[in-house]
Amino acid sequence: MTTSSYAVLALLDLKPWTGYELTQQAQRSLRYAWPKSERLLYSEPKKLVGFGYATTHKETAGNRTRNVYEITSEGRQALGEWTGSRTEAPRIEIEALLRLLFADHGSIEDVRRTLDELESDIAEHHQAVVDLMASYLDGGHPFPSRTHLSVLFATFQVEMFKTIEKWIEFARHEVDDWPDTRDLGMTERTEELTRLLAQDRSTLTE
Amino acid sequence: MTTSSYAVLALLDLKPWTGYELTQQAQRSLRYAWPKSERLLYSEPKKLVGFGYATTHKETAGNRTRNVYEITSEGRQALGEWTGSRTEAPRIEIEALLRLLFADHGSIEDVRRTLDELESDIAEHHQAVVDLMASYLDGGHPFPSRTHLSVLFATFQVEMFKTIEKWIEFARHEVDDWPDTRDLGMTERTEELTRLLAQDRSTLTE
DNA sequence: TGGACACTACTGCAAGTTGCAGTAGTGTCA
DNA sequence: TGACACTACTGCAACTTGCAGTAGTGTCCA
Repeated sequence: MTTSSYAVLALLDLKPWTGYELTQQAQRSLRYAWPKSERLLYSEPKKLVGFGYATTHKETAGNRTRNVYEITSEGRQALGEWTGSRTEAPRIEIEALLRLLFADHGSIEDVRRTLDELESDIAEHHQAVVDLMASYLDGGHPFPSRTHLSVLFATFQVEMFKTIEKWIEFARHEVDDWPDTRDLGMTERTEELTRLLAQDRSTLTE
Repeated sequence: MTTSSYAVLALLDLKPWTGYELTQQAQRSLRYAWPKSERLLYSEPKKLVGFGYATTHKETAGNRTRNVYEITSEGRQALGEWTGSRTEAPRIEIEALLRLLFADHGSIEDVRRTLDELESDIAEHHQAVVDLMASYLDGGHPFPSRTHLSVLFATFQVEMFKTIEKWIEFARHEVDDWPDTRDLGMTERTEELTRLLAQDRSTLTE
């Protein structure tokens, strides 16, 4: 049982789903906490059936069949055991930052493009969360009794996105003062920033 | 050529490294932008040699040999082409948030423990960056002409860590007002938060 | 002085994960 | 009635991780 298996099991704990529904639901709701590919999300419920944590049956509609998965009592028990294990450390992959870190074999323009691309990726995610919250106000939550959890989670996402957006603005201003991407080194400004960071002070709030 | 290959190639562009040095250096410096396993980092330079982007030779010290890798001019050219491709979208994996989202099959105590574990993981990373900045002030950067890039990258990390730490404090206070993890739903407080989020307003700054 | 232990320096392998291509039925709009 | 988007998957190659295993080196303590 991997963390991804438990994630799917937790979804099955809410209600029975078809394979397709699971992939769509998991990608929508877990995208910012536990992003997984459609392919994997089709495989996980099958694994759960193998463990005895879910049952499956086929439903037919016309000439098409689909697999419906349902959690078992063993599955509910397994979910309880998940809670006991140590949480994995966060893992953050941002290719834009990797490119920034090695920006000295490209141009200032490349850096600006990378920042623009990061900004548009973040804006898309940010907007999606805001829209989701509007939909909760409007039509309610698909599982109303769980609204408080979704909303607390959403506060995390919005704070993160806002921070990243603020940082992008900050980075643009810094880069504006660079004559080039390379060989700048420890300028006065960089020393100032380094000093702030070494004192664990924020660099954005001036 | 994967992004990980380019990451290693970018390191080789700085100077020749042994396999072991590459694994250590990549894990230290890329940990928060492009976290990769030691195992992979041992394999990547071999792949680069296969592409003609690096050369390798063995050095011996006593009874022990180690592989030294050096970038080729084809490798430098390949690095330039990397810049042209679209940046991948950020990917954020935080198991603690997944657990929070499904906190309703556990206790309030479980939620608090999850928040504590997230906090201590973040604190560790946060401290590492602050220490690194202190070391730049103290002994300088291993590649002095690249200090400005490392420091700009560090500003990102510190802002992120501060935001997460603030959110953890916020989440603790919210959870303190919960009588239980489940069936809370759209309380007055949750509606207030949802409204703020739907208007894209921050929830932390009250 | 010799044994434990941490660090250097890797490799092999199984298992987890992704992206893409492929297959096929259904609904809608022009 | 044909195109096109959506539903509903599966197979497979390639990427990635974690763990176990191998082996030399340096240091400290008893």
